[in-house]
Amino acid sequence: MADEGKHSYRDTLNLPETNFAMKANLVQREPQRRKQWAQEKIYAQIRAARAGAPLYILHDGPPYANGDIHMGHVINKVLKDFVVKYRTMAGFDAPYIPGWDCHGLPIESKVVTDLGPKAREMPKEQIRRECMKYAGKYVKIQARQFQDLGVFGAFDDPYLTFKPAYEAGILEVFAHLVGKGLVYKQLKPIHWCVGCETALAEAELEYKDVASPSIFVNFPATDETVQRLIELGLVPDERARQAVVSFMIWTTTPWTLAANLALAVHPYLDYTTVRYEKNGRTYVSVVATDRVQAVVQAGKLPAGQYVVGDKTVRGTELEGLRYQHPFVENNPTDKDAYVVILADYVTTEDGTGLVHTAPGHGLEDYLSGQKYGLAVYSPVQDDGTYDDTVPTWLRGRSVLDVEKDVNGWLQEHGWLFARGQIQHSYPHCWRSRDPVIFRATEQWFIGVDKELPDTGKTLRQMAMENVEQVRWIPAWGQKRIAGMLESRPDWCISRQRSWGLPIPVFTAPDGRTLLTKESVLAVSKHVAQHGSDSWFTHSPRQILGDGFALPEGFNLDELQKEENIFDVWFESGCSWYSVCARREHWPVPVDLYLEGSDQHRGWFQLSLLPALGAIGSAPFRSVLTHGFTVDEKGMKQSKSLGNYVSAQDEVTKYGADILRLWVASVNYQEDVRCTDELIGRTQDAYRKIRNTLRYLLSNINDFEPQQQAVPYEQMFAIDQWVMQELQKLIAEVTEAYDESVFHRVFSLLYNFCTVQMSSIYMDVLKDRMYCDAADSPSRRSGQTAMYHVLSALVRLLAPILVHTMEEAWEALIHKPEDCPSIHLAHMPQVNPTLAEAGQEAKWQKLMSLRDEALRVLEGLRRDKIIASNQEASITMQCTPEDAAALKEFGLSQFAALCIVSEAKLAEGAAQTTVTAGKSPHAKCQRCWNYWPSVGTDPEHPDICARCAAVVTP
RNA sequence: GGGCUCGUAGCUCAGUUGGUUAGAGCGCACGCCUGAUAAGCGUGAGGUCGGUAGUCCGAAUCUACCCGGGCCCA
Repeated sequence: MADEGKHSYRDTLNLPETNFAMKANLVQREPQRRKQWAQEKIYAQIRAARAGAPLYILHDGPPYANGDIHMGHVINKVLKDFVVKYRTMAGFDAPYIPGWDCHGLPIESKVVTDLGPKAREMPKEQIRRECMKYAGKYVKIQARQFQDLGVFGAFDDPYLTFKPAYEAGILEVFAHLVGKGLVYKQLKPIHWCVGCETALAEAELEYKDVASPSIFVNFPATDETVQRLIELGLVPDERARQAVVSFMIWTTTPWTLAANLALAVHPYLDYTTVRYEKNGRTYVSVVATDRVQAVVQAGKLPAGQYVVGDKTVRGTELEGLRYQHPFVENNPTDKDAYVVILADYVTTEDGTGLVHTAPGHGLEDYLSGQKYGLAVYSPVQDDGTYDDTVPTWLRGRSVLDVEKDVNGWLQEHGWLFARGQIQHSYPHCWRSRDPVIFRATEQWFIGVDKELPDTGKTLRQMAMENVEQVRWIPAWGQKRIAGMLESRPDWCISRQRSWGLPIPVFTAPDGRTLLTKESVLAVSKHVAQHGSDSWFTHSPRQILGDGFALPEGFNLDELQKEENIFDVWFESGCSWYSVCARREHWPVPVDLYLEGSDQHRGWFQLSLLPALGAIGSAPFRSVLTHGFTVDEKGMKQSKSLGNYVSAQDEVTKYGADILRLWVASVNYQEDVRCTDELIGRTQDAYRKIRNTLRYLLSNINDFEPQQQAVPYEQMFAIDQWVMQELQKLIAEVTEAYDESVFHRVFSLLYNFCTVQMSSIYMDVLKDRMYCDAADSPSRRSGQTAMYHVLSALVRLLAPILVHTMEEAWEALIHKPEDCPSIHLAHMPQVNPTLAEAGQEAKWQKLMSLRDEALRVLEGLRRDKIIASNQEASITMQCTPEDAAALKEFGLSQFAALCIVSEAKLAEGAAQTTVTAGKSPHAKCQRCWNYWPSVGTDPEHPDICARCAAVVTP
């Protein structure tokens, strides 16, 4: 049969062979590989192998130990693993200690909710035990899920913020801050449930639409202020004498009026007056010009019964003016009060354009109060009743049911302009369902504007300076964090919860607090041994120790322990100390922090401040941030929106290497579009890369580099070209890795596989590889190049395709380095002598001539003159310049480059063109070339001379 | 509402200091090969650069405004 003849030479060819399978089967094979790594203790091996090498520290930011990981975690952990694995292969000792944020409200809330009503009777220690169990459970789950992504690290000994050693570290940092006088106690308004008599966090609030009172109240101006208003032209002189001149405010919480200390106006809004008669009196009230109509409507003033002033002034003109409180006779605080202040949160959306300000009962009010040096006045007790500093008719009454009394009093005395109701969303306690109030309580703060004794600068100043020394990737991170540092208030570090590290404050019976560097260090020592639970189970004497030298006037046995815990941000903000400095003795600042861009406000800033306070330096040299996952339209992802991608599903569907390759392919600095389809498409790239490696592996199967490598000078020109392309690739990929531009790493490597390798080199090489004698110099030349390419590609890809490259490393018979795992190997280096210049233009010319030839051949194929290019003979009608290039390269080499059987040259054309036709020669049945030499060997009439020589023993 | 930030072919990315017909790979369409075969090769069609108005001899690249996203605040 004819077919038999066609295939009779197949056995004489050097066809590719490898046990590196074409089908990856990642989902099945990856877990086996991980198991093997675990058994071989790969992370420990790497540590041992790099011991003594220069350190590169990427310090892990702790995710919250709650729930399964999501795609955001995948991006974060995989990027970190790229860095760590690359630095390791670049020769650094790059340990990775994963950590978890274990304390905090979300866990406590979940645990308390799961426990149900019995939680209320449980002692704190017991709730804390449950919380620890819960956190521990999710640490295990997430650790498993992170490792399933191929991440290496000290997962058998991670850092957990509830471990005694970690907690002790936090307290040591805190001790430094206390010692430098940065820590202080002050009243601050927080959400408070009067039913539960407890502080609530934002997450414990439920917002419900309710009807609230809405009242407009006049605050009478002082005589001096009236004078000033006359001078400003707001109030005509003659009117002032016979009218009540006042500032009109609007509020939905009449009970807070008792704590009013100021009125806020917007600096750039216009203010004017409304004059009207009510109950036989004439009023002139200052309101924002844009609110006049709304005010008139609220007061139901008939047209013609009121007069709007013709003069307006800016809010800045009103700053510092004074008024009398409508029902509090004397300023109950020891600071200034009853003054007009400026605030840019004043709007014209509702109210009068003047905002009633009670620093003890609102967050904005509080911040304004701080700015103007007002007291944080909160005359409300734990149970929601007024204390004795308010007028007698309010004392002891609950703030939740004084609305009628307040309104009535204001009405009676002529200060109530209008009253109504308003529907709005108001916070309620998640447990009691009661409306929540804002109430000032004592909290602990770290002052950012207090001068440090050692530097003479404030934390804010130091932060602003240090931020310029840090390398931010991308660079705008600096602007972002600087903006936040510029305007941030003092850091409130206390929380009224159970699941956290107690703030080590003792109080004496007379109310004085004991908080010194020494006392904190003593507690730290105790916590290091017994854990923070002991704060609840041990006495102050046991905690501080019998020998503790108390300051004057304190008695060990009379001390009480405060029951505030630290803001969890303070805990994680000390990880640079607890983990890097204290546990590992690494030099701080460390090399890199790498997190999502939300951490500019969070972990980066809140690590920077404690570090500056404690050691006077930032904890990091560089900070890299990534964006967030969004859906295909660029919108944020959430389970409720239904555009959520489950990380678990993706891993089990495609395998970790696909996810990792996907992470490498996108620009993480921006938002990352993430859909199952997008991740699925990465499989195409993976297959191309895998097949490229497989082809290279299968063609050097019989190659022994030590004995059979061909020196560069003796290599075929196209093989030299590949060697040069490889040097470029190594240089560019290395640079991209160094700069952490992983999507460039990806595109460089992927394009190299696709273009240089698959579409050009490996195709061109087939004739030589398959048909030349196995041990011929021509074949060995190609194998030498392929070997170098392969050994470089495998290592360059290893930080990304961690499983697949380990598999390829295994399949590589002669490794460039004798190590059992590719993750112990070193990155390929550029060979400077090969990276010679001057070849680029030559190859660009040759490749463009090749492109032209291929286009012409495509025409022949379309006309059914040829099928494969090997059937063709091309003629290059060349310009003298192109002809010279071709002659220098060699026409037979050019034919090989185009994979045609013959290339001829015709010189002297004005413009280079290509003509082609079917080869006139016979087809060699072995190499399929149409060469003149076919049939010249009588022993083998159906093959060419080259093939005849090869098959002849 | 504020701070920071993003918007180039269906997708993922390039596009130095503004300068000839805006590039690559993938995908897609069409075709070839069957000695990388649940592979491989070739050819080709796709963007006027989120929009508008400016500056300039000339703008994806500079300015202003607008639209639509994201993160963090309010």
